[in-house]
Amino acid sequence: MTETPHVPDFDLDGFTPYRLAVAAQKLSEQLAKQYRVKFGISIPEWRVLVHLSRAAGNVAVSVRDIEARVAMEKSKVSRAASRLEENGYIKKTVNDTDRRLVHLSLTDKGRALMAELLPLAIAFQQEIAAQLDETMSGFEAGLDRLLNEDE
Amino acid sequence: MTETPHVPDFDLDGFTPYRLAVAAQKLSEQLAKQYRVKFGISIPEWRVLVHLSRAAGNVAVSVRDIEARVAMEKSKVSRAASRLEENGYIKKTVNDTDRRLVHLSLTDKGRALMAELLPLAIAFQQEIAAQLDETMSGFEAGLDRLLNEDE
DNA sequence: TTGACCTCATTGCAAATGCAACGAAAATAG
DNA sequence: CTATTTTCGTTGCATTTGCAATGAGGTCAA
Repeated sequence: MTETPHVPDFDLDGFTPYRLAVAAQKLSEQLAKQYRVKFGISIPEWRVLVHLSRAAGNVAVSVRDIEARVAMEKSKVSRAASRLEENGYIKKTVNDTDRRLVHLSLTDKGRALMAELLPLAIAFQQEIAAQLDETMSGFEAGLDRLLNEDE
Repeated sequence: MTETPHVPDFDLDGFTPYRLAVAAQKLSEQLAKQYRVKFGISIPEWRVLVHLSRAAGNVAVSVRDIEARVAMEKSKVSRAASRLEENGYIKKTVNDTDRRLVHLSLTDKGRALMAELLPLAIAFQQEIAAQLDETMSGFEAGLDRLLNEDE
């Protein structure tokens, strides 16, 4: 006897994409806030930095590499890299063997920044692990499924 | 013997906030694409619609209610609602007892839209459930933890 | 070697976003 | 009853975003 005739019942709170989006936003904001206020770094910048720091072993890292690895549009990567370069955290050099590629690498200042940032991230990860507690492994297993399933 | 002295090891792929963000983006885009191309509806608009459709039992729903329930800024809600009104999916009426409040409700056209949209969402949820399979309950349990933990 | 395609990164532009400020209305204090 | 404070929704503005277009460089075939 409601006035919604053909509309199926649907509960947003039980809708996995929605739950996931809200949880992701919550965690991202919590962490992003920390490095935004302390270092003026945005999320795209953070992702670029982390990837560069990971690749410090020194595989050449191009914008395209990061785009693929880090799930961000190339224009986003490009702009983040430009801001980071302006602030002296990374430098861009043209790859000699293929001059279309821009090789990105951390400067000393960038490495110093990461030495401060990464412990924050590690601590945050531990908080999350504590929060998830015994649900952690199941949660991560599900996440793996969602991330690896192609398409 | 690497050239990164004080920088801790850190693997972005093992970082839960990152994994969560990527998974959320992936799922959201998959679904959003469907109703964007078919109906020209954006994610914020979708969320408003779903909430209105849920509340169809007819609790008065204001912008503020949706802001709180749906994890979106009020300006985002407000603009989504305006677009929906322009397109005839919802109507806004001033609440008589408190004239600051704007009461949002689905029009017939809006209900007809939801009758088409919701089955898509339900089917998508089933796909996800199939993908998660036996990891589903563990995954959702973890998600609950992350969503409910206050601050 | 030349010309037709492809790839990489940047940029222009329109749209979306976050935040602060605003005006209107209600609640509260005095 | 007036004055202050709070709440609600919208809007202005600067920034960010996504997408398409661009230009520069590379590849490949004829």
